Amino acid sequence: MRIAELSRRSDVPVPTIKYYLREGLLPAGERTGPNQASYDDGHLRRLRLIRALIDVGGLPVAKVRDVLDAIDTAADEPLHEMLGVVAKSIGRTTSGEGESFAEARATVDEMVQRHGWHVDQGNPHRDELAGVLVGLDQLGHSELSKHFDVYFDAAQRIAREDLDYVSKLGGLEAILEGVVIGTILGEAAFAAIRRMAHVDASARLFRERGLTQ
Amino acid sequence: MRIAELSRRSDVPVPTIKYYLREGLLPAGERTGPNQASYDDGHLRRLRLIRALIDVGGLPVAKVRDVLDAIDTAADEPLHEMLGVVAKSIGRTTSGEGESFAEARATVDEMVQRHGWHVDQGNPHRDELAGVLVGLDQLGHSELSKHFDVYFDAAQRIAREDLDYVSKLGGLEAILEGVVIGTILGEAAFAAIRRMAHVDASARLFRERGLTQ
DNA sequence: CGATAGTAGATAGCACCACTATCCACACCT
DNA sequence: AGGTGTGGATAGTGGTGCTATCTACTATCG
Repeated sequence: MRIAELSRRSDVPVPTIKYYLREGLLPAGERTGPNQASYDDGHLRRLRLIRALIDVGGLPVAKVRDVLDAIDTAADEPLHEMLGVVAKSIGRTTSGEGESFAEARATVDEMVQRHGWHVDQGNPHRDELAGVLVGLDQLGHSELSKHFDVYFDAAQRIAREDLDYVSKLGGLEAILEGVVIGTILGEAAFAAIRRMAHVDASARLFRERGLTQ
Repeated sequence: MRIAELSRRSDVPVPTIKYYLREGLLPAGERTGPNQASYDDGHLRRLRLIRALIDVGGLPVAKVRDVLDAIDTAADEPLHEMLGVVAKSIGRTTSGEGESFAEARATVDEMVQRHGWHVDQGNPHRDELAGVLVGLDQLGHSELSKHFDVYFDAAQRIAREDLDYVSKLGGLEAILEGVVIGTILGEAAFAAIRRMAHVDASARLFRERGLTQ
């Protein structure tokens, strides 16, 4: 198909598709002439993934490129490392520094250790969590992190469920794509669900308690 | 204290503080002269909250203002509605339209119903979740949403834990602030933890499975 | 065949966001 | 008295995510 059809089927304007091509989010079409190229269903699929990551996941364009690059390069890695490669590409680079950060980072390491998780030291999510801990500390809410064991257990249950789904997909490429979708869209979904749970829980708590202060 | 000290103690540049004042994120200091004002610990606290929401939570400035406004106005509401007001202010306005969205929205309503949650129809998180469902559907991963019951259960457990923490804080203002912090920073924390859980789970799954495929 | 529409590729422009810089008249401090 | 700081106003900056325009060419249709 040509670019106009790709645009119509993906509901992405032609100039935007060209922009994604320039930015390396979308691979070039197969050249059929000096100023002609044709695109296939792979392009359409990739384009829909891009839009989902941007619109639903809220990822910036540069991060989307990183994630897609990770999908494409991870296929050469051994299977048990592929997902790590993709997972790492998703994390946002929290620039941690200072004494309080190092302390928070140690707390994170201890938490991971305690739950017996296999997460390598260079994993960016450790630093990300440490960043949150620093923030909580500065707000005088470091106590909240004591409740994180519940978060770990919940996350573990969810992760098993996600992996269960993903591992049933056929083919490497599909699994990798599934991991990205499960991670990013799953995160957006869980965030919305969690906020609803907050509303429900507070309604429950304060209704039975009455309107006492 | 004066603005220089506020800047030093919060580690936010003076021009940025002035910007937040202009944007209504931070209330004006108490005037002591035509071009003099003094700020107190409340301002410092508020400023730290602003930075945490922006840096850790990744919220845009406009959303931070909404959330802070919600904290300030919710204090006049009955307790069981306050948290709803705050919770609503956090959601991002997903502009849902079209047939597929309506269908997704109905699925969401059914899920909420099934779990017996009290979440009012106008709650923006319903639409947000519906938006994710639409995205999943377009990517051919609508099956993933069948696993969301696990998400609901996990979210419920986490919400109970969060509310347990928050309800022990003294004073209305502190509770409202705690809800915001718990929601936003808690979300960032959980996202990091969940991603680590993914890495751990995939390492586990594919290691025991071996390098098949 | 020619008119019209579409195409790849390049360059420039635009709106928004989150600051950042500069300037002013005045105030504080020593 | 004078150097630094202040509130308030206005303008500028760098980054992001497109969007518009242009050129030289190609496809398609009557």
